[in-house]
Amino acid sequence: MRETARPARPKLAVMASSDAATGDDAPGADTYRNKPRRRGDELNDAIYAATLAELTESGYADLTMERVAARAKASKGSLYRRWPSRTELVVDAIRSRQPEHVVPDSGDLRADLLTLMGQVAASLEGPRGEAVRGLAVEVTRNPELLRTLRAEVMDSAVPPMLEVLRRGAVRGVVRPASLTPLVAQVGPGLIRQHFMAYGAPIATQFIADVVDQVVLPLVIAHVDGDAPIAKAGSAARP
Amino acid sequence: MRETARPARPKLAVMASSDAATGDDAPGADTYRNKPRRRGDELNDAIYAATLAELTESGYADLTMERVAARAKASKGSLYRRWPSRTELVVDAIRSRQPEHVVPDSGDLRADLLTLMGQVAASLEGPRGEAVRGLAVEVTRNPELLRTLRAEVMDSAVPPMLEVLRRGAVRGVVRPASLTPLVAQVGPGLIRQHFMAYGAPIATQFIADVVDQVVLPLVIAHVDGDAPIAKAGSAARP
DNA sequence: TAGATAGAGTACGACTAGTACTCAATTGGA
DNA sequence: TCCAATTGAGTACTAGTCGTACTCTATCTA
Repeated sequence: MRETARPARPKLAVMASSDAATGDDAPGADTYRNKPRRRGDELNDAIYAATLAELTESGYADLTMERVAARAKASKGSLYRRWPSRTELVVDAIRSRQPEHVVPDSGDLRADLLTLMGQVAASLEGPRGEAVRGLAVEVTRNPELLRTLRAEVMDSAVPPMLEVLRRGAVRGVVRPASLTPLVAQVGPGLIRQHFMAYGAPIATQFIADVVDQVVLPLVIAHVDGDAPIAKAGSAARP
Repeated sequence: MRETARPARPKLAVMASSDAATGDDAPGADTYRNKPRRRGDELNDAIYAATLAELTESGYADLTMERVAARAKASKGSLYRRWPSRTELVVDAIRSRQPEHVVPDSGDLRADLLTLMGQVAASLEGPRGEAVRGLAVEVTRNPELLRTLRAEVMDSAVPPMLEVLRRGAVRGVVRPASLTPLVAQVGPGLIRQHFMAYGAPIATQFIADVVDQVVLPLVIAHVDGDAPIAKAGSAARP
């Protein structure tokens, strides 16, 4: 985006007719501009709130800067002074309300996995999920966004997941070989797939199925040894 | 709709005043309209080809009906007579070039899984992947599309996957309990996640990791009930 | 061969993206 | 305390797309 800067041609006085409009409605004092104005964080928050509301109501595809501005009772200029485009605005709006993943530690692997997968599912419901859907399409135009999205959405569940698995490994119920980022992505990935394919909300039964049919069978320690498999060349068997 | 107005600079001269041009270059007969016209399938194919080319070149976000029409040397009217919107056009264009999943049957589970996951990865490269990305954003406005996308993209890999697993189960290397649609989605889901997060092409090493770290450990049969079996159904064969 | 169908080209109204400019209200520094 | 700089609100403008409609004509069909 934003390449041909096209340095302004010789512009002359363009605004001609605004005098008449402002002149006739208020003879003396308070026109529409006389209200106290929001600034800084207050205005920022109002814009974020409007953005998220638009996401929720209309979805990313129908979210326009004009409508966000109108809803926030701000001007387009104020939006463009802060964000170069819709994409960045939405990213920041989402980030401003980012739900933290809290690593559960109940001592019960299955319960912890259910909790964590539930958090992943919850994070996709509401405006955040809409944004994820919508921003996917922008990625082609904006490779930088791909990195952001990856960090914010895909990778954010990995450390908590690995921590849960690590604690399970310490207790001996998780096989250590499963402590890899890829394995940690399996559960969250299935949740996200399901969201993409079926939308929100994500049924708790589905979350339970993911845990019981996939994640647990994949990571659980087996009686005689570590990995359930001796694949090609790997397996330095202790 | 209103995915409008990209700051796109590739201006296509649509509204040229062609009267002058046609008026002076041809006094009597053949104007610009005199060329033979394509119809039916021939025109359809040209439009599909133009759509896929636009997808590949510019991505879904920058794909406009005007550009597709120009590229196909067709008129917007011809496009709108066939498809009510960009969404349907792209869906049909993708469908017209749908790669069939071929169920591999080498007798070697790991090899078959690698082949099948490779097919899933391949299907996301090129215009099809672009379309999947782009259509995700339309889903909110068009719930019908969600069902289509699910069938075309998500579910299409499940039957071949189940078939590969079923054959493995017959050979005794796959535990029968893993023959569920959810388990069958794990591998393809990870591939799609990776595509969404990293784009195309998808490294063969990643595909191998999915198979070796996730799919095989998940489905492989264990000695007694749940205990791991000694070997996978792969590497032992010459 | 005449009528029906459909493609090409064009025009148009409605809408949004961004930019730019005016004017007023805060803010912050001297 | 006062004034200059900053910034929000409102507006206008250009460029570009959407979707529809209308004309003209090539091709198909009865």
